[in-house]
Amino acid sequence: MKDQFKNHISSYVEFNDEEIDEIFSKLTQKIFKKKDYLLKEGQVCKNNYFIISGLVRSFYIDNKGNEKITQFALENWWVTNMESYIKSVPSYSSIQTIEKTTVLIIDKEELDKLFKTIPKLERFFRMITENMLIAIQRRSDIYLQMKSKDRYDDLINNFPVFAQRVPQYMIASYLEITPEYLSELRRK
Amino acid sequence: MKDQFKNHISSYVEFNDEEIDEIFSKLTQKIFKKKDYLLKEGQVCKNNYFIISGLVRSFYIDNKGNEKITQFALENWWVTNMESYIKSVPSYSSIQTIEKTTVLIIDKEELDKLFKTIPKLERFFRMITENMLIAIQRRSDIYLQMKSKDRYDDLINNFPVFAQRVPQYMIASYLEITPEYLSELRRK
DNA sequence: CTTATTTCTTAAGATACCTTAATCATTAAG
DNA sequence: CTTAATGATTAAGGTATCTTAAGAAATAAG
Repeated sequence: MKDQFKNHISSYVEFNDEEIDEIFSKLTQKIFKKKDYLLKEGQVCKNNYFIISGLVRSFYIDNKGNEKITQFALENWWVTNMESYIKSVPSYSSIQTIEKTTVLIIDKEELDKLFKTIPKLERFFRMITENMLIAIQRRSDIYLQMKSKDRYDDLINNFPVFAQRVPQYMIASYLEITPEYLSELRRK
Repeated sequence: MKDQFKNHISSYVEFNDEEIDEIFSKLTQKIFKKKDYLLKEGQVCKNNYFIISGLVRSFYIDNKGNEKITQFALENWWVTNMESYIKSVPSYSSIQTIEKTTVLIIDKEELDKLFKTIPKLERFFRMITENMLIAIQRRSDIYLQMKSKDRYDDLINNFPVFAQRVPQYMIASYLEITPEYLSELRRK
């Protein structure tokens, strides 16, 4: 588990063993059961979560009372509500597990302290953030103009694992279509 | 103009005068005429642009040959194609001025060097990137589920300046609707 | 001022996607 | 094993938005 984390951050920035140890000492491991919440709407998100194993979703409740899934995240991904985490404001979205999930938790205050003792870590998180931005930008740019069918095909091609591990109606929510219509699309 | 830049970065991280001078010495000022390109599709984007005055748009050409506007940017905003800039791959989008625009240009290689001599600058760009991420995430999360009319109202309320300085058909493109339909919505 | 170019509006018919509601299939619980 | 709960499909009718095409209005160019 420590190896998994070490491999992950080392793929972006090189750290020596002491640095790894120091960073690792600030992390807390936690296991969430299926359907547990890492973050609930209305809370201020004080943590960034690194997923060791399992699968989670971010979602919010729209003005009609429907859940809107905005993100899935699995092994080796970081997940948080960026706006809540950065600005220390209540989160409009929740983060909930879809499967039993093991995470490493870093507290924002601890991380900010670490940035001062290990400046390279700041680089790591800048890079992670840039990559998130790229991914979200692509989704945002392209998904809005795509027809539902194309979004579905795109998802299936790029993340086949989701189709296997996530219920259809959640996929539909993520693609911004009704489960009924997704069902119709799949028939074709 | 130097003051404008100094005020901007100082609102995130404090720099002393020597630091400001060093950063500023790496910036190039450039004036683009209306409809000039800061970046053309297919090029690798090697710069990050800070807008002193004016207005630009990012857009790409979809598979039907239509321009899709994904972003506007004006005074005191940073603009680049993040994916192209970070990964040094050809950009799928272009950046073009809508008005005569003055920018400060920072070259990626120069910036990476500066990160080493002025580590605080890395913090500044991490923060900028986080804020971009938050903004794009909000747009991405919420716009996809909104009806066109709501997206339009949202834009007008939050960025009235765009309605004044950007042609209607570009607003339509940004909102992912046809100019004809936007026209119909406005009638109401 | 006059013409050309760009931008905006209107309307009719077509299509993508939604709503509701009912039924079927699968998994979890007693 | 039986029932309850959850997830997936099907169908009918409705609405949002697009397509095409044409003309009006505004701005730029000669």
